[in-house]
Amino acid sequence: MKPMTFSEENYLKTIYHLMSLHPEGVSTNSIADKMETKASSVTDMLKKLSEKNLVSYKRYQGVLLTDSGLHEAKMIVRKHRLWEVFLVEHLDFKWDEVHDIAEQLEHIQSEKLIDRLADFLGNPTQDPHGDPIPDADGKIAKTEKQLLSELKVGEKAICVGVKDSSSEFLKYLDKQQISLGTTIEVLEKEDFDQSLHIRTKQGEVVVSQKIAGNLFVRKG
Amino acid sequence: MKPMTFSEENYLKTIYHLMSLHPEGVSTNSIADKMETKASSVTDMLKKLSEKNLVSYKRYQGVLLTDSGLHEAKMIVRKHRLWEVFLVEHLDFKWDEVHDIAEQLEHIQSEKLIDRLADFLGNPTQDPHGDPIPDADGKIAKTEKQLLSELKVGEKAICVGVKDSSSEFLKYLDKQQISLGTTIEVLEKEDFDQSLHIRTKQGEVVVSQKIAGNLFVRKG
DNA sequence: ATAAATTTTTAGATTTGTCTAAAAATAAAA
DNA sequence: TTTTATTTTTAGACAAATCTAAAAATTTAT
Ligand SMILES: [Mn+2]
Ligand SMILES: [Mn+2]
Ligand SMILES: [Mn+2]
Ligand SMILES: [Mn+2]
Repeated sequence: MKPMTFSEENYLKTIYHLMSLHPEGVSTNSIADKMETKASSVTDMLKKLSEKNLVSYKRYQGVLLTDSGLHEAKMIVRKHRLWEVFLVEHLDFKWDEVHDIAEQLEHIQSEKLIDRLADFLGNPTQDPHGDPIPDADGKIAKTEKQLLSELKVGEKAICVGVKDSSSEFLKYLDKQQISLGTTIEVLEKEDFDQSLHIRTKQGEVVVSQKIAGNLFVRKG
Repeated sequence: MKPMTFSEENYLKTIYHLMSLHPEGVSTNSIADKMETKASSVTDMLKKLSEKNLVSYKRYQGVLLTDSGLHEAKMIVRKHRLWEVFLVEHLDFKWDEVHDIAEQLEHIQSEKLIDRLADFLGNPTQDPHGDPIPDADGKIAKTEKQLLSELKVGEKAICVGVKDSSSEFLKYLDKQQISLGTTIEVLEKEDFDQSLHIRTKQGEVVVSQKIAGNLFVRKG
């Protein structure tokens, strides 16, 4: 695989993420929305990526990654998440500060670098937000997890990830002293707005349906 | 300072390096040579950098960095050299492998990242090739050093840097078991070709004038 | 000082990635 | 099944960075 431009890499990564929501095909507009660009620009790039056999594209039909496109996308995600681990574990960044820097670092081209970095970090399988890190072959360790909002009253679980990893949400969790590994018990669910009363090591708090719908937990 | 493109940054860095050889003004052609591009492209970029007050440029007159251009250039060099330290000290890269990767990493934009990285590395003042690392204010610790070729017969010195840091030269030094910190004693100088007989911890070797002219030492 | 050689700049073209506006295809509604 | 609305693609323009070829300025040599 010859070197790709930043732009090509960003498109592949975006298509990869959108494919997990729409495995049957990713629409031009959804790509444009996510990348904050115009549909016409997307069409141009899809032709280019198709030419390079990174996506399978037929006009008006939506797009899917080919095997080689999928592998490239995973390698970009791998780099992104490994760098996030590095920033948090070794440079004392907080989990809400690392994404934008990783957006840059994910484009650094060097197999040796990323393999050495992975070794240095102890070959982690999760990033600071609980997202899985593909290995050098693209294999991804699956972990069972569900949304906090899916728990029933009385159930206990451990926080293992976030669905929304925006800085705003992460800072909210910090304020509530909820982080990966935090044990959460569902005490009560309000029928009116689906808000949850939960108990953490820190005490009892109420979280909205929106919060509970963006926090991944594993029953323990 | 608003964000610069990679290209702008590379021009600034090149001008910075060339200014140490030609403090009176850097020629268009010398920039083109070093960057392996065309003089006409250089002229275009000089106009752009001049517009941004990063260089002082008058046509046909050569170019110099302004104060703000100098500072920007030093920050890029700082990033380059800090990343080289990271790669060698923490990811087990050899000193001949780090330059190309640092060429990419030097463009990552984040003050916080580079300050944290410097702290993580223990705020080093030298990179793996013995080159000085500017601090966050652009200050550079001067160290007295001279070329091995300038030593007289009988003098002893410590290897403290390389003038040429090409992979080829660095690998040659590895083969001769010469690295930063190696003590060198000049045993004899051939009048015919200026080659030197030197003694290192490893024994006695002969090095050409070209080698001796690319190795910095400090008399100890 | 004039001519020749070199350096530098301009003029115009190219590539990449983007945009707007309009046309074409598809999907939804009546 | 037409009509209407939405999505997607095309056509054409633009900015950034590059290139080639030619013109202009400077330097060197005669
Ligand atoms: Mn991220
Ligand atoms: Mn992440
Ligand atoms: Mn270097
Ligand atoms: Mn170096």
